[in-house]
Amino acid sequence: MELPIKDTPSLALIQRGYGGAVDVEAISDCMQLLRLAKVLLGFFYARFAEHDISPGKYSVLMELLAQEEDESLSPSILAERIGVTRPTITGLIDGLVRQGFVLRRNLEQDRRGVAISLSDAGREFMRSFLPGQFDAMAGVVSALSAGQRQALRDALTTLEGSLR
Amino acid sequence: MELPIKDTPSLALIQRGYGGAVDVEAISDCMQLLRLAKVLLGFFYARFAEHDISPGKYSVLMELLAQEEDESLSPSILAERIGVTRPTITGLIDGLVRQGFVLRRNLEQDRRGVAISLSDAGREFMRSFLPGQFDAMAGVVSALSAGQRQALRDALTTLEGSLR
DNA sequence: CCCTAATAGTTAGGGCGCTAACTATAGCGA
DNA sequence: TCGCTATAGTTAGCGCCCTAACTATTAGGG
Repeated sequence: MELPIKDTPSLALIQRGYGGAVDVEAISDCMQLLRLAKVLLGFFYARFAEHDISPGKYSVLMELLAQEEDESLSPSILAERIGVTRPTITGLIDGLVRQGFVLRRNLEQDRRGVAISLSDAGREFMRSFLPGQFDAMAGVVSALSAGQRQALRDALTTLEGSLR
Repeated sequence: MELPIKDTPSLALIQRGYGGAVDVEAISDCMQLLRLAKVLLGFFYARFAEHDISPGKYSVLMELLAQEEDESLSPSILAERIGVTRPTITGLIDGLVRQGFVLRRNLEQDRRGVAISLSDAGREFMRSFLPGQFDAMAGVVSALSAGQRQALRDALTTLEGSLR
């Protein structure tokens, strides 16, 4: 999964009269946010691709790993926790089963459902993948000073509130 | 196009020993950035979907609108400017032609190529769509103070530099 | 002039997201 | 006990991203 990250020529079009009177500086700030959003997601998507997983598969593996070892989750619960639809979760599980990372078992007490759990191979994959992933996550903000990080937290909290 | 925006249980897994010794606060900061990235992109993707376009189609329309009215662009140039591959641009143009927003003409001087330009309907669509789009973009940062915006600019510049 | 390499764009197929519709099963009320 | 509603998961098809491979055309060198 890749995200096109180039800027659109918004500022040039504003200068040519599209959009009426707008706060050009605010638009610039928004473009910088959008660009950072795409770069950041792209950075992690590229890491996932190197390990032959996708963002969706990563989320499934994380949710399953967070369970106790002998527990499973249903596709419906997984879909809800990850924020995708049930057809999508079926496809992600299909792929993870093919990769050998996940087991799909029929439920005895309710033949409509299936139980999804991590396989040993899946658990092992996550055990080896996660240290580098968490290092990469920690590394994202490591170039910022402590003051910048606090300022970023405050700003992002406000932004999230107004975008929801 | 939608992005699953739920958090993964990274902090819970770190507490259970996956990932070794990591800076938990840095990971939290990164998760907040990732969440904001998905919320922000999702916000604009939802706006595009309301107008029956996709992020990729929007980028195509923007690049074509930025041309002089009697100029066209080739699919290769469009793909390069937007940051997608040529098969992808073919599909986006197909869709925009179907929607009547774009014209695809054969080149007389080089029969390998085609010339892509905005149709009158496409120009009209953008003329009506862009004011709201620029307002929405300006609105994203409107809840921040001037100091917060400057701090955000500084932090995002540093982050972009370290992620590239 | 011919042949090879390069270019432009498309097609095929896959993965991942969706909606709509389907099949199979469970639950509940009359 | 039966019929209807609800639930679980899957399938079909579409759009958008990709890679690989293809067709058609152009350019250039021998």
